[in-house]
Amino acid sequence: MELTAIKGFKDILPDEVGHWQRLESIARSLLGSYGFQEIKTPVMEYMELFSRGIGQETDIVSKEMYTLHDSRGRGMTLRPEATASVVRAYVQHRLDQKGPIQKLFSIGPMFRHERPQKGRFRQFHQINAEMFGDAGPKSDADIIVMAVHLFEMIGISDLTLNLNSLGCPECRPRFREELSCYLKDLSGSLCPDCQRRAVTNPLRVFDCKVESCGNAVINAPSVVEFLCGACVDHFESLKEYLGDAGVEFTLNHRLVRGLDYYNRTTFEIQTNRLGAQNAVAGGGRYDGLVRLLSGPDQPAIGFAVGMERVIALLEEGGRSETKTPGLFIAGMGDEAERLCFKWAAELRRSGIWVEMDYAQRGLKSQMKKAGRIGARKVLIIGGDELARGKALLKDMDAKEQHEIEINNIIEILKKVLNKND
RNA sequence: GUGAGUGUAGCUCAGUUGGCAGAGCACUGGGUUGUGGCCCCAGUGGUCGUGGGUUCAAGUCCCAUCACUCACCCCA
Repeated sequence: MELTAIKGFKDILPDEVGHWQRLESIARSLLGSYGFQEIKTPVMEYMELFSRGIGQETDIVSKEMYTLHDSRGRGMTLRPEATASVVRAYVQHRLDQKGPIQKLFSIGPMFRHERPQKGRFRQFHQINAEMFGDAGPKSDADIIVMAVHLFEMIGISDLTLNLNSLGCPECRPRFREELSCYLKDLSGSLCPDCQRRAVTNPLRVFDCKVESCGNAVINAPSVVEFLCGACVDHFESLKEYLGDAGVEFTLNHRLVRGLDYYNRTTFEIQTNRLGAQNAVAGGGRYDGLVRLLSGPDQPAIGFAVGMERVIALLEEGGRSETKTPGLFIAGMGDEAERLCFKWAAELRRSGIWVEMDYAQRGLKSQMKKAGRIGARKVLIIGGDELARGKALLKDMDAKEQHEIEINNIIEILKKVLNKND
């Protein structure tokens, strides 16, 4: 095979597109009920947006971005995530002036140059929600409840909500320093990766799956011990709101997220059914990002849902329902076929799904085709019927057929076919 | 970037100690003139991922290479 899709880029074929449509439609309607409005931003942005927004040191920016250069040599990057773009649009169009709270969502493809594996692709799709303008715990809770609600609506259970607080610029540096010291003492028992992390980003050691590192970190200082009073209050209050909403969560002090901009609340919705990629949604608070991107000092919180991962879970439950044509028209003979073609066009104008054969074939083969594609009714007309001013309408399930008048056939068919839908 | 596994028909896969490339599903046609699903018969469809090597002979053995998959890493 010489012409294939790019590695890590996938076709979504007709058989699976039903799940995508359902997911998007549920998301649009549910997020709408929480007051979120859709925003569509370009898939490409100037490179600096991501290097500033996501963090120069992150894996995403340092080695996973698809960047090309315009004629003047300016870097343009296929977005690796949506938040930076949405923040940019929020700042550029001064959306903060439209009202104190802005709730935005977007759906679309993201691009990261990673090695593909189960649940991980180079082009993948996210549903992304962001709320700007509120710093309090109620907005955290609202966002998280909405995320959980979304999965309920989609019909996916046995997910767990992991929750953590990373602290704020007041308290995180103290924790980071303490942790770094702690890790320095036992760097001998850490894997090579973690020895590096201990210096560059000590929080990430919590994420390591190597057993010895996990053990080394068991008695490490925990973020929560270092949270400042304001962060503790925020976190406690969030937990109360979640309790009120009946949302169960697991405290996970090791939940450290990869993007630099998070502060305070972080959360992840996880499954154990997807191999190594266990997060189906993840997000958190990023109060400093808007200002970092030259905007007003507005707090924000958001999350992203990995659509491929959600759909992988849906596919375990089987294929989505496929729709079937309402009517198949089987005509025999030139005159009848021309009439049929005309009728098909008229019926389709009123929204009825009509199929017919494109070659001039016998009735048997047309019936076969009608049966295979699942047509619920078949209109049969040939020379005999034409001469008598009648046509045959067959119900495929009931295996019954009766004659109808050609005179006002369109009206009759519309009436019969709309009744079924 | 690192490691492991897998590449045979559109799909799922057989293929013996090297000896004429197969099955099921799908698709097309037929099983008396114009009635589908089930059944029966037939047909279409393959550079056995690619390139070398060993051999009288390679889908099968050896080397290389590419692709895919999974895992590390990272994340949705």
